[in-house]
Amino acid sequence: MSRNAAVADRLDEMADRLEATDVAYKPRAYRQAADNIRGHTVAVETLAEDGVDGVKQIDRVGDAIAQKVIEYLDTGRIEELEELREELPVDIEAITRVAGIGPKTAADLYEALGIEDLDDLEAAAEAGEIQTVKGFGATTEQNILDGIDFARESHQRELLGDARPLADRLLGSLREFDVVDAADTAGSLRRWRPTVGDVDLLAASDDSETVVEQFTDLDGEIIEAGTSKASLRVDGLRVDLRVVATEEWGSALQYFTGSRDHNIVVRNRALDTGLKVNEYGIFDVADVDDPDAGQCVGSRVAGETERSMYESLGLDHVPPELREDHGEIDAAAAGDLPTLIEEGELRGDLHLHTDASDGQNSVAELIAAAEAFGYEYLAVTDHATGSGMVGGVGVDDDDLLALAETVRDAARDTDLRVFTGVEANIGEDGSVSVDDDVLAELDCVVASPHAALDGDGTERLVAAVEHPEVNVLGHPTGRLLNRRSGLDIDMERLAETAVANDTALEINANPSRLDLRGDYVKQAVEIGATLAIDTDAHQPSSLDLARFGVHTARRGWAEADDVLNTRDADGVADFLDV
DNA sequence: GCCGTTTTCGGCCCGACTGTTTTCAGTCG
Repeated sequence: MSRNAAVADRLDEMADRLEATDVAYKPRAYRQAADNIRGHTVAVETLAEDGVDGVKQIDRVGDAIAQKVIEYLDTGRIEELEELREELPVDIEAITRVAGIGPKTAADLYEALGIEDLDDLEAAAEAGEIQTVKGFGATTEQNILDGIDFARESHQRELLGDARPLADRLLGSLREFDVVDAADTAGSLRRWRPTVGDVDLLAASDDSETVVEQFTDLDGEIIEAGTSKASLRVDGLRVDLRVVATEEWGSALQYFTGSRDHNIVVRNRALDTGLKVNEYGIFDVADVDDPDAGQCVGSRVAGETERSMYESLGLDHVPPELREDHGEIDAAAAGDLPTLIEEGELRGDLHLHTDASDGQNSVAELIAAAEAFGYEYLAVTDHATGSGMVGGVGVDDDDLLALAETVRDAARDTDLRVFTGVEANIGEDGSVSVDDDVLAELDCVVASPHAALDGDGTERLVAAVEHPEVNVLGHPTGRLLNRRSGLDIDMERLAETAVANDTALEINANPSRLDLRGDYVKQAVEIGATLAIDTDAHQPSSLDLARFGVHTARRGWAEADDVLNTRDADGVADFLDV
């Protein structure tokens, strides 16, 4: 298992502890390094094989942090972190999860009351001791009591699949307010990151106070509410709303969508041409003595629409999913941005389950659901037996052939093209868990890893991709968001093998997976691999989840032509060689 | 601690909100 996340957690803790002891600038450096390590597609332990210089390939990682990374990989500890822990023996990660408590407050509470963890904190608040500390009052004490249960429960980012439906519901309400001119998501939610820290919403209105008032009446518990922003807790998620003037809608949307790194590149590009970018617009400050004199100095050249923001900087409009500082600005300047695949361009689904294995519906019901969803074709790919299948879920070889017959029968009653198929298991040695003679009888063979999902999986997946009967590599890394990181893979090699063998690489749209992830998709697209966006649905309502796969593909710069199931049924049949 | 097509030293985003201040620090995004 890649240790990137573990390393990043240690560095984030370093940042908190340095901040608690009032060290300047270093905390930010550690946090940026941690973010980049967490998101890096290559395992740190692989980079560390080349020593400090290998680890330094990660952006914002220099000599000092690279050495600490190697120290951690070698010894399981970082000496400087251990010293900081001794200096402040506080579970700082837990305590700072309480809303309003940061590293410095945690340090203050330790100094004054010896508070080391959430239990200490709760006991002190209940005993009324917090408000006796200088700088703290009864309100803060109550806020701690109100926030402590939430802090105990939530220590992970939320799945996009949970946050997006909530956002859609709240957006629907916001847009019905008379005083609201426009409303949208912002932040990582709008970029369709697989997990989000909170739900960011933005509204345009010339009466922000009324919007905040009406919004805080909608639902949930108020965390804070001012004249232009409010925070709620709804269904266990934090929701942040900002309200901006209508003429600043585009600039605010651009600013609050981020990512931070993207915005830094945008801002620097603007500075080069005498423009200043902020959440209020783009301003020509070439003839201004002090561009930092205020928020809106100089003459305003853009801000009402997001498109105007990019265009006034000589850039094509950059879709939110691309705004990660992964080369999108250069591409936008050169007119080379991809025409991303859109929701609605999928014409079928090639990875679906019925009650023959662990799905909930019959073949006929699944076909009817796909037809109602507007699809032109589908593949019935129930689980085969084999490693990773527990409780008798999988279908054995003889029954697979019988199931295929059932599927062919059902297909006669529909206009949809229905492909027979299977989801076979990839063994630890790369073998496929169904007999070749049986696979040869089936139209669409998805092969997926279901067991032994840690360590380097490249050889194993390459072997499966090279199998002549395999058409689609299902959820390639086997990751489950917030639960397991899945297989490490050499994406370049895997994608090259997929191209050579006419095997599609799946983007599994299930919000718990989103596998392949966006940056792997980008590598696969650059190499020319064919993708398949599948829901892996086990019930008809899950067909709706396809949009999460589409946006993950967009995060990987994929165009419709890169995706197998944007083709018509004949095109897919050609690819499947049936 | 990191970084550099104006710098290997001298910068590092910044505004809203809160709670506690009698003018501001800490947190958050």
